[in-house]
Amino acid sequence: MKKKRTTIKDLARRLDISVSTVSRALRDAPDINPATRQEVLDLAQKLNYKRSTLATSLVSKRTFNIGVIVPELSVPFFGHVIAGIQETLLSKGYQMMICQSSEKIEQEQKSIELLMDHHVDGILISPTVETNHLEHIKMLKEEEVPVVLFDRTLPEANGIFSSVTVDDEEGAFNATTHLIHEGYQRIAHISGPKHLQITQQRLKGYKEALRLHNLPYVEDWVVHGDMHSNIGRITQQLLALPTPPDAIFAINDPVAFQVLHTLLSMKIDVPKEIGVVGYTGSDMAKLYHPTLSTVRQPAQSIGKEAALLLLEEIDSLWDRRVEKQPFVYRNRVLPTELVVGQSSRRNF
Amino acid sequence: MKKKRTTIKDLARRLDISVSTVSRALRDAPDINPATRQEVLDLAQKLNYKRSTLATSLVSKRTFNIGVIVPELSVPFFGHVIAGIQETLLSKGYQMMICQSSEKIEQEQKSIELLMDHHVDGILISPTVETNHLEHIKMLKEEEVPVVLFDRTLPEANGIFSSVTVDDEEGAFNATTHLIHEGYQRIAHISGPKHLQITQQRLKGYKEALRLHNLPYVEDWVVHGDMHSNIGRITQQLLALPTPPDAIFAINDPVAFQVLHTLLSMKIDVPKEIGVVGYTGSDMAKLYHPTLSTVRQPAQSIGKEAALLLLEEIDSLWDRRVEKQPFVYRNRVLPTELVVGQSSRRNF
DNA sequence: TTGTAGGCGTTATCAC
DNA sequence: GTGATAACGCCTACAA
Repeated sequence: MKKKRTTIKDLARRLDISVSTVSRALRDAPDINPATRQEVLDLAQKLNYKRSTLATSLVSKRTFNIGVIVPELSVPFFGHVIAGIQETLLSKGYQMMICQSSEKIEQEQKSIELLMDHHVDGILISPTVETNHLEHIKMLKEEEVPVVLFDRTLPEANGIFSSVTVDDEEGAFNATTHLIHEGYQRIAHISGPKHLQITQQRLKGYKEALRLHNLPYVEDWVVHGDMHSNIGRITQQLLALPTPPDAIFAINDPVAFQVLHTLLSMKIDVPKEIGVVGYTGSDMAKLYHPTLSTVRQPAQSIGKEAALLLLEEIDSLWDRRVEKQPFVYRNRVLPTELVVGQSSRRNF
Repeated sequence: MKKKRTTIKDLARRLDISVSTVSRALRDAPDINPATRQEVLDLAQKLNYKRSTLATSLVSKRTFNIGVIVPELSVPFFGHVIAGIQETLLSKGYQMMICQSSEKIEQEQKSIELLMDHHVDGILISPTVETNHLEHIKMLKEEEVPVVLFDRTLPEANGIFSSVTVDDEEGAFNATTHLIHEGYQRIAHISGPKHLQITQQRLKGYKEALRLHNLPYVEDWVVHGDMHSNIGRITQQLLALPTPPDAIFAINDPVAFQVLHTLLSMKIDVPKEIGVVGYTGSDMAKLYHPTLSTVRQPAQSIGKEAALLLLEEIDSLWDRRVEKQPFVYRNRVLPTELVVGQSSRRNF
């Protein structure tokens, strides 16, 4: 029922030449008379011809669509990443289909199938907090669909999937060291799900900083949360400890904001009584009062790099048809930047 | 180069029946023997057959893809809206392609063309702050591509496009009235781009509240911004006025947070000295300190409703082929809810 | 109920 | 250089 667009057939008829010639002209094939080529192009322009991506895809098997799966669409960080992805993809002639897993592995699973049904040429995934295995993602490999993980990943993904992350350990190390330098002695860490690599790495950086400064690692001061709920309660529990911490390093900014809110509501002075550092580098960090110290992740760049890796992998998949050499997976690790705000400066 | 999936031909061959029979079985057409139908279904299941959406779309002219264009992906509000859209679309078998216009009309334009190239069945748009006309969007009408505007719209869209918005005027009225009831007398309004309907409606509600309470409308207290930059400066200018306001009603939460940040940095007591109310109902509102009073917009519902309207329009477009009755555009206006936080309660 | 034939819009492989 | 012709995977009359 759609108004039908002009097709190469139309062009062929009007120019009284064959469709194959038109087709050649339209994708400037080598063997074509420049004159006829121009004729075709002109008419195409005039009739507002647009190549049907559908038909092209049907025969070529490529859709130039790539799928993106994020845990939460409403988290600004992912918004920035997606913006980066989008930019890169567009410049290369790709479009993206986005799915939200809502931090549920089941939904992640479904999304993958959905994207497959829509013939995406590749998929970018940031696993959910529930995702403690990669079976459903490995399936994609079997279907020869390139995959790149971003931001979050699992240790077992190593050597199987390309990925783009930040140097989580270093970032955490810097954040913790900063707190120590500011004079905080009892630094707690509100961590994330244990199986996620970012959790492990950040915890590692945190520990390393303590070790290097001869501060004890206190089990009670390290709590694993789900990055979302109950942060208020967790914070209160930390404060209720026999020896409560005098600083809190949160796994990310959303958690940090909840911590701040809880502390300030209890009329605890931040940063005098308790220092706080987050991780993300969200826009709100510099708008909060006090401004939040945070380890800035280059969200946009993460998106760009991930998209680039994926496209390279896709290209290699298509060119490689003859010389079947195995693809080399790459793990791009981007640097972070500690942005010191007021929430961690005792002399504020 | 992709590992080829099984097709209806494969099924037909293995079952030694014709492809049309297989095709019929697969989309449970009426005229088919239940027995053979089952056979086909079983084999399909066994061979992991998946219908090619590409081929189907090519012949049916429907892709079951719908395009979404938002000003900014990294704004949580839009993230929530998109989540709502996604949910509705998925349940109806649709997928979505997202584009970010980055608040630039040119990018909006490009996105539209891009989505068209990808044969989307319809488009959901929230115009940019720059969008002061709808020519490029009207073009879609000519191509018979249904469009629904959400959140933001222009007065001239009336009667041409369906839309889903909130009762902006009422929300603004409530916010302003609330401030008045709390004892604020000199209420400023940081507004948005003049041509946007939300700007006009919220301004209207603000004015109405003042009028109803016999408060004067002071031109100097109403400033038009672009919803993003320079809010700090605007705030300071307001405070520097001969008669500075004692409350600020911001057009949305992002702006309100900038206002809060500016005020608190100047050691101005909120809400004692100056009250603040935002508009959006963002998650951060209840995490800020003081918590931000805000007019809550049901983001998720906006997305759902917009998607529903669009799908209805699409359906009607396809069923209507015979009886060509004009489509009735609808403007769904959702209610808002004033969420009172600490930023506007003098007795806090 | 089932099969045949033609078509959706492009591309690719042949001849000419 | 150009033009038939056969795919791509599926749908839809029209016959049988």
